[in-house]
Amino acid sequence: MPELPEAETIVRGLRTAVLGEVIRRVDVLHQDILRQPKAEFVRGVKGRRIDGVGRRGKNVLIRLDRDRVIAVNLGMTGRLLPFPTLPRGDGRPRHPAVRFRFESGALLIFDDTRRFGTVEVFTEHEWQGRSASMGPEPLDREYRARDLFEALQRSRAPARSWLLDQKKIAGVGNIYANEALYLAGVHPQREARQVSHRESVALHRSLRRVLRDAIRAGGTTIRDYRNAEGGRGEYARQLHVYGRDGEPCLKCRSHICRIVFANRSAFYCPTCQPVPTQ
DNA sequence: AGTGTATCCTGCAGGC
DNA sequence: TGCCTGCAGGATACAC
Repeated sequence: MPELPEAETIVRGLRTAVLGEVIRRVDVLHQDILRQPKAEFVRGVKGRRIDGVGRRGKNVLIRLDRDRVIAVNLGMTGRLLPFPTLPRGDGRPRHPAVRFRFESGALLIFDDTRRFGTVEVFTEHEWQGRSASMGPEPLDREYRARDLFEALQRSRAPARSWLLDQKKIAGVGNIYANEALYLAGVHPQREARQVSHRESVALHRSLRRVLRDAIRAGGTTIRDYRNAEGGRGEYARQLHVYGRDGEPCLKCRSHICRIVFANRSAFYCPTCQPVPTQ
């Protein structure tokens, strides 16, 4: 579910809601969400103040005082929802996994239907180590088309698999990988190292454009994604290929195709994104 | 070393 | 109505 634009939208909404809050107590309702023993997690966060909210790839980072950072990976259905008081009745999250309760009485709830998400506390140093194993941020000013081209050259993976690999590039998921490939005219199964320099420039441009436009639209809600206010993202209306199999290509009216590889659906236009030449 | 596949989990839509 | 199958925005342990 949430990719870079969704995580970014959540971060922006969360910042105002939780900055300065002090964590008084933590309820772990689903321990499988944690990537460390519950006691260790609780010890790492309890009593600390939230000093910042940021993002790395698809991860939401909640920075605490005294050298701790909570990294939240939202998985497919994860939500981070702040509440002024413990929610009751209809507005209550249906699959709360971790509840942070603040000194002020307010709360932050990590809710995750499928529980593919993770919540983990690190020291800043530990987090830097984790972050270093991830690829560059595609929206960074310093991230150039040449970087993308050179990295693509080193891989035989299909272009879409390459884009989904967080170690290669951070924050790109299935929706935006397919969208960017379409706009660049690159077939999702093209071998990464076969992507030309010219195509790399187009892909670099389309990736950044798609991610930026999606942030501007508040992300893409297909079904589950909600921002920190519980609202939907509006980028679904701007999708060119994702989820549009059988519908006409917006450029050439060919039927959009859907194929499955690496256990994920890929969408492309057979005319605008020519099939890889064996 | 680098890639593809199966798997974790719940819910929903569509076919019969 | 109910049962079944397939599908879903992610990440990763494993086999090759």
